[in-house]
Amino acid sequence: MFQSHVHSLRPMTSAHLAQTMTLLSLTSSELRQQIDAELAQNPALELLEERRCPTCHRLLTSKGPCPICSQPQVRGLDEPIVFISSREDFYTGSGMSTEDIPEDNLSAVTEDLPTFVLRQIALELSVQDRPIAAYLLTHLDDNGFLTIDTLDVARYYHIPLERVQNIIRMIQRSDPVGVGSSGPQEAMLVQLEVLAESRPVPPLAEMAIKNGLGQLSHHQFADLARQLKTSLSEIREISHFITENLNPFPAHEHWGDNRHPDEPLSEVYHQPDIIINFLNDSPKNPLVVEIILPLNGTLRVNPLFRQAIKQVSEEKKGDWKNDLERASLLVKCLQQRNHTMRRLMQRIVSLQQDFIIKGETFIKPITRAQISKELDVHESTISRAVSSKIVQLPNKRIVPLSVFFDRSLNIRSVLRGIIIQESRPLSDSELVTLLSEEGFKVARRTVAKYRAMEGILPAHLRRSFISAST
DNA sequence: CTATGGCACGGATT
DNA sequence: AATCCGTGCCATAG
Repeated sequence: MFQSHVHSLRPMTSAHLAQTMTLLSLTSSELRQQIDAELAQNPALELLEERRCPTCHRLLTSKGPCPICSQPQVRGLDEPIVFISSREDFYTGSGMSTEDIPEDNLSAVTEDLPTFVLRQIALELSVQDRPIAAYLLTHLDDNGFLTIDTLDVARYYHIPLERVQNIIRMIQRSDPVGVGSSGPQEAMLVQLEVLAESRPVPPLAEMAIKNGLGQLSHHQFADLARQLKTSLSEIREISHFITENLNPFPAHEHWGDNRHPDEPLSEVYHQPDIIINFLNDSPKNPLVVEIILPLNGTLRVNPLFRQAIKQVSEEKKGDWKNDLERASLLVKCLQQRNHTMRRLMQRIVSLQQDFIIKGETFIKPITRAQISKELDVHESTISRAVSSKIVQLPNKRIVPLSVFFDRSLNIRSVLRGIIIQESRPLSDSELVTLLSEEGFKVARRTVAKYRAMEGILPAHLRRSFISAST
């Protein structure tokens, strides 16, 4: 076993406890937002952009999972491997690289572009504006551009044009930055604007895009330089900057053509927080549990800040100390969260291995309370950790983490099996006896409920299936 | 009369 | 304390 040394208690303030709790209940993407926000406003916090493999602690150079751990030597055979990982392909932030789409992200992209965008902005939008945003988002083409006229939308909803434009503006500034624009030019202008908030951009870039997009794409630099009254080298720089940082087709970043065609439309879940898989997808290998952590690097308290605080003037010292406190608190809590999540998954996966590998029929009825006793934490801790988390199973199904605690899933699964097999439509009470023969004692009324859950019609409306066996 | 769905209650779970 | 789940009773449809 590994990492059990952390179990020894470290001092816990009440603030510590409280924040650990809230962090625990956050999903990966929410966590990222939280961290980003703190990172932006707290100078004491520092993100080392390096990527280390969380298991073997080796410095990673390329994207994707650790090359060493991905091809691991045999390690704890029955015990699943649980580790924390950062998935850049999930959380590319506002990065706009046009190339390197990781090859294994087909399982990651389970949300379509409109949903993905809407989720980001839904909270900022007023309730009345949400349907409008949704409407707009359903009219995106493959490039991520709007295919309808904003004026039409305004007329359709009987609202001022300005309001529609505001919504569009919000859409444009969310994740695939520039999505919802009318074309490449507008998209790039938005991207430029967003980029300018975090780093310096060439002063003439805006002009170049506005007036000389044609020349730029045809590499007629001299022509453009004359038009903008600037030097050729300046234009070269701008051109380089643009190709490097802007993407004329926002939707191509990760959504392009490789959608998931087979995924049933029944339930739309979001990007998983946890991925369970066999090594190399081969069922002979041990299970790997990957807990997604949306950071490309290590989060820590900036040591320089720690140094500098000693020399800062008295009146500012309070603020600085406060920042320092917050920063180290966050880091600690994050560690705590990771630790808890890892132990939780470790336990769940070893308890429910049959379910994960062989299917729903083999799920064991376990409760959160039971796990909390085994891990020696409070029930609510497990509750928070489980709720609103989403897991991807080896069979590529995306389900809530709470299915591991579904008491009736196995019975429902058996029930489904019976109904599919037997040729004559069976009444609920007949099903009760059949189920009891299988070892499940449930009331007739309950069977009806399970049927409903599985979307199976009542007996008299059911046409018997053609079955092979009598 | 049989088969089902609705409502609501009590115990378990969160 | 709030919520979920299995179940019993009753009304209704066939």
